[in-house]
Amino acid sequence: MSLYNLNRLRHFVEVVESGSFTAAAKKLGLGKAIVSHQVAKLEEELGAGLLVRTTRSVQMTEAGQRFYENAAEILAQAERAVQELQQEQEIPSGLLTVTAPEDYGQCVVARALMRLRVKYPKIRVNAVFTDEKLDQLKEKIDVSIRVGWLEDSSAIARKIGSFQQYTVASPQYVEAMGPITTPMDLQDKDWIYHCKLPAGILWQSAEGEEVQFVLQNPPITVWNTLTSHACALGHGGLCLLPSFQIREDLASGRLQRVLPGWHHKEGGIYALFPNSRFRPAKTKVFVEELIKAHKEVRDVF
Amino acid sequence: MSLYNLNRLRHFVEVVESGSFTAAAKKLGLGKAIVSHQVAKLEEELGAGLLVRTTRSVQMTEAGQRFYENAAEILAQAERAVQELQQEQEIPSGLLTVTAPEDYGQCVVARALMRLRVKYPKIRVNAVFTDEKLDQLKEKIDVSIRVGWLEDSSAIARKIGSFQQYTVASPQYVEAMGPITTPMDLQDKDWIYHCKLPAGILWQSAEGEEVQFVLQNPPITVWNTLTSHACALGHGGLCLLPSFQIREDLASGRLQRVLPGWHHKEGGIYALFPNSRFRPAKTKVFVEELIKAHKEVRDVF
DNA sequence: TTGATTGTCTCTATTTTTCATACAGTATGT
DNA sequence: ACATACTGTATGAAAAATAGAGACAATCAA
Repeated sequence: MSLYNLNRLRHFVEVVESGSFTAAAKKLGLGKAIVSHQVAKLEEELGAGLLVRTTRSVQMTEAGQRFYENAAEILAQAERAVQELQQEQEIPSGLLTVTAPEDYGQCVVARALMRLRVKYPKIRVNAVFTDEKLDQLKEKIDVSIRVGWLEDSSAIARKIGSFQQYTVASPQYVEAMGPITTPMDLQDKDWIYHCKLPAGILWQSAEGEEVQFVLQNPPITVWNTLTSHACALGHGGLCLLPSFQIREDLASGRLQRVLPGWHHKEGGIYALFPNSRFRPAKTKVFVEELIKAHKEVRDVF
Repeated sequence: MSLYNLNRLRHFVEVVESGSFTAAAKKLGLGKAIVSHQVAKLEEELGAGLLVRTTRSVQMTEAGQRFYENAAEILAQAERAVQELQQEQEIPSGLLTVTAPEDYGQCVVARALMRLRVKYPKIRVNAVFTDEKLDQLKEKIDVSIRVGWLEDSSAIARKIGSFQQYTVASPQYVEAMGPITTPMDLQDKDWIYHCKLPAGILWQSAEGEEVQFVLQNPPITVWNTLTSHACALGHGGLCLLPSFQIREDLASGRLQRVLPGWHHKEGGIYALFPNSRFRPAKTKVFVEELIKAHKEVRDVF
């Protein structure tokens, strides 16, 4: 097909509407030579005369008349298409699909999403809180939240924040254990073990001391942190849980930290995006909201 | 506005429909590098990601999905506009406005136009037979027929054919005149003078002899050849008339040539077109038809 | 692992677009 | 009739966009 340059169309339409090449050129901010040349080229492409020029005036041919209407319509439609797109770019809207691990999803992401809905009602939310790893493309996921430590991934990541891990237990269980002074005292206690995490537990004191031991035959094995949490609340024993998950339990006293002088490895929260050159507005505003929500639950104790 | 290249749109749409850059490039007959580059440029222009690429597959973003529909529509419309135009270019149609002098119009052009209508029913005809000179642009005249000798004009001319001028009179008048042997014998006869033509009459013999005289106080002055014709038929006197006008009269004997051994200056029939780079089909076929019609009336005697 | 396929990148050649200037024809006002 | 102002066009150089060939990294299937 011959027609491919919308600017030519624009020039032609402008000439028709202005009634003169010079006026059109002025309006378009171009030299009149260009407009003349472009319209001539358009005619050549189309193999038909559109305008009849004399040195003093411009008139449309019959073909030009008919083509003008089409041309104007095409331009209008093109403009509409672009505007529609850019409006979407500015006003966050559309379906936002977010995945996150179950625990972090429930504790933080859900709140961020609900606030987002209040701010931007045109965003529809699809929250997939699961510990499974989904196909970002197939499920059309806009943002994947990863908690912990990133493996390599082709996707682009943005750090949302960090979290601490705390060794906690219910007050009852702590009392039953009796006094504890060093991590090694905990080695043979009742650990609630999250099987997807490494069995080795690393302790770091404020002074830089390091102690590590590996859980041998933990009496309770669970498959996700929500279960760990439930077991700990049920006085099942010791449990390593992320700070964001136990914020309220620590505040209310339903759980308490064991050996608060010792810390575990800090983890990160990351947002992963599909590998696209541009990030839609809905994604941007969600990430901002998530960062805000995360700050509220960070490092409670 | 940013969007201006329809080829980009075409590439994008093709990628979406093929589901792959490589397939799209193949279909478009281009290198995949170009397609990739063009689509990237389109995204840049729009400030929005349209496609999410991985090394193995291409997926549309939400924005891309929506834009795709608009893009496809725009392309379809552009194609339609071009086709419509080019079809018009091939199948003669539309309003054909023709001007011609009254006499030639009635004698030749009308016939050509009527034949044209039979051949190409989609042509509508606007026949303006008048001796006035009209504004070609203002009246949207596609073809102006000029009879005689061209003055300068910015319009483009095409010669349709030529015609002779004959000095004629009715048989009665010729008989009344008595025997005539040389042009000078006619100088003081009753001339029917067409005031828009020069008063000087030039005679050329077959042997190359030239005689010229100027009409002094012609007894009958008329303003157009149709009147001349009528006066001649009414035995008013001698009259210089174009061949196409008196073809039938000569055949039927109602008029007859005077001094057929002497000739007058040959005239031409010209078609003038508006100064347009391209000539619509309707114009082309009309000119052909007119040439054919003219041949039939040319140089009867 | 290899081999095939994907999309992208780089470099170069070609085409297109733009600009500034000069030009020719025509209407207008004196 | 004349100059003036205005029209659209032609020309040639500079800038930009487009096209093509080959190499590259990433992925999937065997």
